[in-house]
Amino acid sequence: MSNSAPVGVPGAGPASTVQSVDRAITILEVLARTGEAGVTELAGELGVHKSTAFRLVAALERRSLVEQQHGRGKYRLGTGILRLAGATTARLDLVQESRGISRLLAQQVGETVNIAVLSDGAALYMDQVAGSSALQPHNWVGQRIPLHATSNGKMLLSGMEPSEIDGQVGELRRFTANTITSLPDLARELEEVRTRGYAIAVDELEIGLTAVAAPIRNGHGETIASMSVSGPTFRIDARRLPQLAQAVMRAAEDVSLRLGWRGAA
Amino acid sequence: MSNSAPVGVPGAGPASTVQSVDRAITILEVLARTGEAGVTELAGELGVHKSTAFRLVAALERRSLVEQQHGRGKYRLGTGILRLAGATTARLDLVQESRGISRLLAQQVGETVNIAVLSDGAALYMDQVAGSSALQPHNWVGQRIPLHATSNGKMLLSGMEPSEIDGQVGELRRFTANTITSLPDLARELEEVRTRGYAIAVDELEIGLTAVAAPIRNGHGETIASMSVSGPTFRIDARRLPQLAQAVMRAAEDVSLRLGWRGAA
DNA sequence: CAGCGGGTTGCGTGATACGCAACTCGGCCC
DNA sequence: GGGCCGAGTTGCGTATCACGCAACCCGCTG
Repeated sequence: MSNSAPVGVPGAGPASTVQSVDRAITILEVLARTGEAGVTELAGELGVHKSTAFRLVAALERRSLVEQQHGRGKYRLGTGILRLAGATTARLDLVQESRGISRLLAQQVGETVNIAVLSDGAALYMDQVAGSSALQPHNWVGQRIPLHATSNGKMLLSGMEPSEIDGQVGELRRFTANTITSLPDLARELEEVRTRGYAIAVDELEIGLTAVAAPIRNGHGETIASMSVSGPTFRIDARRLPQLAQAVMRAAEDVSLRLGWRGAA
Repeated sequence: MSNSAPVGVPGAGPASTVQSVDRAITILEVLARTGEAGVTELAGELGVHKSTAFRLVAALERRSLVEQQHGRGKYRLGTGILRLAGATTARLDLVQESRGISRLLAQQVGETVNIAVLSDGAALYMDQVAGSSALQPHNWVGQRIPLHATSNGKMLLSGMEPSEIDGQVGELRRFTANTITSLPDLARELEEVRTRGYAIAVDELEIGLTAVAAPIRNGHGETIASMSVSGPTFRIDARRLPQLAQAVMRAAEDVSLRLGWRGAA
């Protein structure tokens, strides 16, 4: 609705692709964004004829990547997506290796633990372990969260070249009074993250939400993911923060070691 | 490797699709199955030229549905899949409505709770809530499990026409001495499930694993999903089973009510 | 250093996916 | 109740686009 650009991938050039595949993927992403859509609506979104959109959707439906409501009607994402996603995480070393450690950490500190990676200008949750059974965070694996307003996001950004950062974050949207909204401020913050070894976000995405994140590195020493502990600000105060940071850093390092990281260079 | 059929979807006819989209999806499924594969390998799998496979993979990569290992090399499923999956579950009424109820049930009985739907001849886990923090089930959302050897699977099968069942289950693979491997036996078992209102599987998929499942229905009274409680057989004995069954049935009915089900016809 | 195996790219052609238009079907308004 | 409208679906002919070919690049191995 608010979106206007109808086709193509944002950053990349208009270079060669397989047109119909690209369109099919666009359909999937539109459905991910809107929840459900009809053939005509989809055709409008990608600027093709109804029949073309229909055939694409039909191809996707045949493999159950999308489903139509009840015989006739609108389409939504289907179970095939979940099958693929299951295979994705099952195969991903990162999730495999981190799961047990995350669970221990969550139990130890009693807060929610998340693992996130960079994905097209956002932090993408790969795994989540709930802490105290009390209130459950509404976020879930697969959700994308802004880079500049979260501890995970800042952690991931801190591993990149300053020149790249600009392109990744886009507009620095304000969520709360504490959100960092200027590029120089962000650069300064990231510098601090680098020297300190962990990232913090207090009331920056949401009032009352605090998080601490530490880097997960692969065998080459690159920061490939971020592990965070998050919870209500009233429970994670200034006194407790440093000790949480230590715990997350230790846990993240454990994961890094399992991924082939040999320790600080 | 063991697979031979190179193209197409098993059940459906060879009718019209968008060829390149279909091939692209096949690539995703091959990657889901094998974990990773190179261009040449993929080309072999779907019987096309290297360059064709490459272009398809490139199209998928541009949208991060697949990623290549490190610049050069093999391909695996990418984060884009997870993004889509996140949107899928976030939008699915079923998961939305069931989550809280599952959690309560898990807490109440201290065992793991699963929600599964039918997806191309297998039960597909849509959601999972761990019970006692002790041993964690290794399965995960997105995993596919056989229909004839699980409580969820039998529950889902029991909602179908007998004529359809044959096509869904395929070969009745044996997992343990208790696995049902003949079609007549299965039919008998399903009949029992229907009259009893819940399904059981004791040591049928794995020795030491017991589960009980109840139906989740939509507004039209169709069984669209199954909710199960599962745990080690030594903890779920013959005495405890009936009371667990009652608990699952009540929980599943709660979910059904939220989905518009008006109670038994 | 040469050979090999795998990924990548330019090119011409024919299969194929596209747009068009007609059809079906359900819902709504009159 | 009938006719209109809008949305999904299908057959057809054609221009496009995706395919196969072959050459190329590159890292690895012997």
